[in-house]
Amino acid sequence: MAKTAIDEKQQQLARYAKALGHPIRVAIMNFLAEQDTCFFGEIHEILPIAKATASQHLKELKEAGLIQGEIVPPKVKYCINRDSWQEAKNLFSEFFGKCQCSKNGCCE
Amino acid sequence: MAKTAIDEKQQQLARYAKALGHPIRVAIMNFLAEQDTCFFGEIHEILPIAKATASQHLKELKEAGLIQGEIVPPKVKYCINRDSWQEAKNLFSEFFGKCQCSKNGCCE
DNA sequence: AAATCTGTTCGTAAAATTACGAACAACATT
DNA sequence: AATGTTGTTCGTAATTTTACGAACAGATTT
Repeated sequence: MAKTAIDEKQQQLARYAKALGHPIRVAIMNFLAEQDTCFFGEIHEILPIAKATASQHLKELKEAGLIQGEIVPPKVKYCINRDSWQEAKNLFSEFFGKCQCSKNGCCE
Repeated sequence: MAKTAIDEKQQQLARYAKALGHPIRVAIMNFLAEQDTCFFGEIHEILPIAKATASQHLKELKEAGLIQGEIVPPKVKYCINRDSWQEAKNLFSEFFGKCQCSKNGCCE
């Protein structure tokens, strides 16, 4: 009954996954990924939700580390956080590399 | 003010991400990925949570499509769902391929 | 048939998530 | 100084998530 502690990698992967676990936030990330400029207003413009809600979603993405905000008065510029993006990319890549289903008798 | 509808791909990515948005569920997927046999009992054994909670997490992973369960009386055998796993892998891969941060003036 | 093993479902409670309008703060313009 | 623009924060409400023990159901063993 050796209860495996959840390790830091799993925690971090879950944190990123949770941040991406809402369609609006995925849409935001997709939008940021293909933009050079990325002010709040432009982001809000493409989203079918209220300003306050958009701000809230951006806050969560920021807290997960996936994006960062910069104040450029009187606007706010958002962008993808390179380092975290890379880390998330690596974590997910490793994660999905773990199951070679074809050689796994369990998946059939 | 063209409100971009959230498309099906974003929805599906978010669905998978949400399912992976909890450390316990990441641990379950990791465990399943490296096992040939995968009965409920073995899964529960490695998790620091109650039986009922483990069952609940498995149910969510199943509803997201990431795993499937098979009754092998008197046990229940769980395994990764190959097709969904591959779909998720592809969706995340495409997603993380979207930002070439180095060429993006926004991320600096 | 009674007891056992296996895992799900039920009922419940606490906490977190999602969404909105209104109020607010910071800065620029008039 | 008054006004306008931009985006966050506040307060609130409805829903969902997470977790647990207890009760249950299916199958096997005694």
